[in-house]
Amino acid sequence: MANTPDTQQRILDAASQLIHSRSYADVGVAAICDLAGVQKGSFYHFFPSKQDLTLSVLDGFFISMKEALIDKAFVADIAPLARLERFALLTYQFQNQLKKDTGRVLGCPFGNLATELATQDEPIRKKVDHIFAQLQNKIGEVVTASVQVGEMTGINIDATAKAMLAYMEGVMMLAKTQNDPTILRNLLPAMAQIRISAS
Amino acid sequence: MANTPDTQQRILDAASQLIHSRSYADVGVAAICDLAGVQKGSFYHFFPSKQDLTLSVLDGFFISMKEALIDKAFVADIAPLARLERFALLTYQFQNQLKKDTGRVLGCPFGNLATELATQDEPIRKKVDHIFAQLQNKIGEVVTASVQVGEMTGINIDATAKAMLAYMEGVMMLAKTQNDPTILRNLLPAMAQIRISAS
DNA sequence: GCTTGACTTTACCGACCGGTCAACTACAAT
DNA sequence: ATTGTAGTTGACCGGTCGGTAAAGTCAAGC
Repeated sequence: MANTPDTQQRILDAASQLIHSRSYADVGVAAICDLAGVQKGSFYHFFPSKQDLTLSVLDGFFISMKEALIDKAFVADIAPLARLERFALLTYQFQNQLKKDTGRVLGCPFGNLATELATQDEPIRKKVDHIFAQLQNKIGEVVTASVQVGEMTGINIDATAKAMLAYMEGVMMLAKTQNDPTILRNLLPAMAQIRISAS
Repeated sequence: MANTPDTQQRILDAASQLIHSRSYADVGVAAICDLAGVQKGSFYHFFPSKQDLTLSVLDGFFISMKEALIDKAFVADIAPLARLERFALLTYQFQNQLKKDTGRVLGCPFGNLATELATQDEPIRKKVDHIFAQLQNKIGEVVTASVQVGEMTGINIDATAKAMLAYMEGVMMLAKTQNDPTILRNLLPAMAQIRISAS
């Protein structure tokens, strides 16, 4: 295989792409190996199982998302609510690019895997749950800042952050179902307007 | 098989239960036949394919949802916004009962199938898309009524209804991921507060 | 130059997948 | 009594699934 520049990473990249654009169950180990240009034996040299690979894939997705969306949107030099709107815009642009590349709105990789496997694969469910908690926490920091500058008042910060995350996931799901990225452009910015009042 | 009280319906019931609690890919025809107490040949006497069965299952889910939630919540003798809150409460109670029965928050059967199959199975994607459109329409009628009685002003009715639907689906997804129905109780009522302002 | 061990290749495993088929049963119409 | 037909049965199909294992390659360390 020529020089084999990091076989493990090629497997991870191939799996990320295939699982995001199809589903966990529909993507077999053989298909991942084909795309990565690797034999099945090599696959199992690096990953003990398809499930374990998927856990690593989820880690990679989170790192990518943090770099491409969170770190670029949640910056201190704009107002908190504007950060959420910027996050919405970047998310739209990201999914729009995916649609141009693959012909499909692929939706959120975390939501996709959670929906498919939450009732069947406990390790994957836990991993996605943990990622959602981190996402909610990042949003919560922005909401907290928003309360501090007086943009929001009388809200339950944790519940509001969770509701914003839920709204984002729901909009992604509708956009995927309709295969229409403009839904993201039109609806996602409203996540900055969601509020759950303090109990 | 004794008197075989409507084999076709038993297949539909078994498939509905299994697909909702697991996933499309994870539930095989053999498992459906086992639960229904039917041989595989009988299955294919009534349904040309697993895909076709699933389309019928989706129809059944929509009828059930309409009877159990929509028709019970969207009644004219309470204020429009209160109808949405009632819808949220009934949805919580429904999922809470499912959790008691199965040990799991199963989420929305439409959202589950859309997320799993939207990029892979066009007939199923279209069917779910159509069901979402009907759901959005039902919500839109309530939003329209809400505007007419002056509860909401200056909003984009279609976009608001779609945002409410998205929020509901997102909250269901989070509740499924955390396997915690109280998320539905705490967050779902806020769907009545979502607004997308007129452009 | 030999050993070691990470990495790769290839053939293979049993289980299960969705789907097919020919034979059979039960019953209604003739 | 015979035929037509809806429904049912259970064996069977080729293909694919995730995963295993034995053999081989190759470069670094001694």
